[in-house]
Amino acid sequence: MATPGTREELEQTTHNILESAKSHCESRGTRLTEKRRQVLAGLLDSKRALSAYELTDYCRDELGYPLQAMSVYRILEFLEKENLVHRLNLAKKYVACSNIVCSHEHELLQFLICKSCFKVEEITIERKTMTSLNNSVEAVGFNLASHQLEFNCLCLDCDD
Amino acid sequence: MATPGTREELEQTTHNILESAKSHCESRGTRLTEKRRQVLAGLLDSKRALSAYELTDYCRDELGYPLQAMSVYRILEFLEKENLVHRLNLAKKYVACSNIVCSHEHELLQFLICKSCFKVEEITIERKTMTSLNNSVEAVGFNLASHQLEFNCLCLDCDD
DNA sequence: GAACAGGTGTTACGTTATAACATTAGCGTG
DNA sequence: CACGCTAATGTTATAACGTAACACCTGTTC
Repeated sequence: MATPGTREELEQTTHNILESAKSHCESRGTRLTEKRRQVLAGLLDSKRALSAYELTDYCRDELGYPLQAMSVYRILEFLEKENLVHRLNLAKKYVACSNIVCSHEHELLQFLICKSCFKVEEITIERKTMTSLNNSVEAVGFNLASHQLEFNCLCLDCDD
Repeated sequence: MATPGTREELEQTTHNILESAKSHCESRGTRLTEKRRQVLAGLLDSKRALSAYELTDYCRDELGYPLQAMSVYRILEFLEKENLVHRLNLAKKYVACSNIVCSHEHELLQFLICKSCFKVEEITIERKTMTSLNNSVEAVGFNLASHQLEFNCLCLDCDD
């Protein structure tokens, strides 16, 4: 995966993603309003998971006007339904989908969350690992309710 | 695993576990005080994961006197250090260790949590599954911070 | 019994999340 | 355009989860 070098390229990327997100919503008959767009932009810019309240801070500080927590929660709920954002239950934070407006199977995502800096990587574990896991679970009479697995990790930067 | 049949046998089991827990603490130079014992008994009796606040309710209703949330949190912290209780981050609840005062490696536990009734099963996934998972994680520059994995599940009773 | 450590009580507060209701914006139809 | 509908947002209050700080008490040791 090529990582963009300059700040300009980075912003271009964020901008492009937001455009894609917009058309994605339009094609589904929903609207990526200005506020929804800004919350998504906040998550994209931060490049890590943010809590709903951190996003209200972002709006106050970066956009110059307040967006109350209630609104942020509603917007995050919308973005999650649109598959533009993932809610991370372990960290109680939210992250922009790394492969936004993607066609891959969202139900098979695994998240690595750095518990120190909240950087997030999405990985796909091997199918046979998943199968093996499923078997262990079903053997004791349970079924996985979500295939979105979350792992508390430390990234190399934070793992001293 | 033989499941006890009558209520009497069940209580006997709980009683025995509490006795084991007491000697376990004594051998470590810590004290399983009456309140700590009662919180542990609450978790054992409920046979499912409870939140700290549910445990304060339990004390008020079952024991006839209040134990404030702050105290419950402190007691749970103690019990967790003694390996008598596990904290489930996904569910934000606590569960008595199924294999109390056990010698197995606590750092390799996996928890299946029914998201409906909060019944909990502890499983051990195959070593090669864990290895494979570890490899996927390290491949993207992360390290698992905890080998206590938690899976959102539905148990057979709740999975309609 | 003085000193100390561990345990508990009490109050306050921080963080995460949702309920309930009011208001506004956008959009189609007569 | 006016009307009415639905979606979106504003506003307030409160629930649920969790911790900080300090006071007090209790058991042990010297």
